[in-house]
Amino acid sequence: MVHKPRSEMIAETRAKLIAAARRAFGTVGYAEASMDDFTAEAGLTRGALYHHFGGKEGLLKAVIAEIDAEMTDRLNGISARHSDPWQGFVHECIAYIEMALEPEIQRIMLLDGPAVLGDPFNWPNQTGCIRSLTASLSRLAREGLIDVEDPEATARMISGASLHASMWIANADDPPAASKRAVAAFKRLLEGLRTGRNRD
Amino acid sequence: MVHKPRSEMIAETRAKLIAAARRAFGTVGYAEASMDDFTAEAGLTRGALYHHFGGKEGLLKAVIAEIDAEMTDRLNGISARHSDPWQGFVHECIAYIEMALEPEIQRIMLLDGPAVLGDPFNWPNQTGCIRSLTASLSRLAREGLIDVEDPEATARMISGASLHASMWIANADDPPAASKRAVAAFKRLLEGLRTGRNRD
DNA sequence: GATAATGACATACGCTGCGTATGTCAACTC
DNA sequence: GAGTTGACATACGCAGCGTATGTCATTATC
Repeated sequence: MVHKPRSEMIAETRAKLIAAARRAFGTVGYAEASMDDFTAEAGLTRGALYHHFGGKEGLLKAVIAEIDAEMTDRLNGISARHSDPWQGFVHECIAYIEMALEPEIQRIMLLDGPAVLGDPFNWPNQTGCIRSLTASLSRLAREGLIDVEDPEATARMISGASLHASMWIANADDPPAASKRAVAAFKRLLEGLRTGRNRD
Repeated sequence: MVHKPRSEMIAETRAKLIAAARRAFGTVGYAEASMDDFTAEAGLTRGALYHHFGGKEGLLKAVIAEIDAEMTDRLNGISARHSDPWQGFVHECIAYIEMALEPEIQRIMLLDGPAVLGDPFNWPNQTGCIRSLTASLSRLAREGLIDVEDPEATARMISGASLHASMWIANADDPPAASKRAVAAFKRLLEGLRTGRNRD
């Protein structure tokens, strides 16, 4: 039996580590995840982890990069699916809220990530989601659909509101009900940005 | 030399522990704060900590309760200082942003707190700040100044936006400039909630 | 006012988890 | 095919946490 080339083996090892860590971080949380445990789960040891990622934090960064890439993809897909720019934007925002409801995303991206790595806006990737929002807002402003002077700043506000909405929903006694309320309030907030007073 | 009554000694011990922990949590962060270190700094040992607070988490809760009480006080003071309800509300929100700029508050209340204890909305205290915002919004809605159906949900959005604004400012290359932009964008967001279209 | 009982802490111990230093063995180089 | 690189595993030491235990002063009881 012939072996795969080395580069493939390495990629596989890295992928296995990231997958195992992602599962561990996403369930028990970063602090509680034992490196010995989840590396063993991947059929490896801490040696491999330190070799490839430099430590627990490095691996967290890799996990976050992976998740963020997936999130950005999903967001872009959604806004592309709508021909009406305003509706596309609204649905993009709502999708943002819904994604943040997933336990893995909430735990890793919203709770542990910021606590361990600091402000997400300074991560090289998480910027992906914000960029997506900023681009949408800029476009809407250019087309005169909204009255916003500073799309980037506004994108950050909206992102913050979305994330908090998600936290609320996820931890509510009745998540579906909370979701309805949150989305309604959120839409109201967005409506306030539109030019003119005609709403649909 | 006569001794103080026991109850006073206890209160003093608890206060010393909380103060030391608050300093440690606020600077190096919760995870990096060594219980041995900061209890020693308070002239005590881990024994006292476990006795009074049950563990590191219990002490964090106590620290958070203290900080949250201070924050709520400050917020209430600010909104009370304005006769115009709308202006009072706006300034309350801006104060919220500014408070979240303080490193101690950011580290403990916004980063480590949620990561260790989960969603802040479920903390018995942090609700204080939200309640304050909710009450202000309800009043504005009752007086017909804003067009908001669900003050509580809206308060959560606004709170989220504020917090994120703070994170942005605190980590920006040029914090004063970011602050200007954030406050402007934030005001714009709030303006969108008002009834009618006349702004000042 | 002597004794007992409570409780506020300190001390001591073991365990877990992390980081590093070192070892080993397979894969590429020439 | 001998040497070199590098991908991992193993081994070791240390810090930090939780608990079990000890000690001593304060309060309660008579």
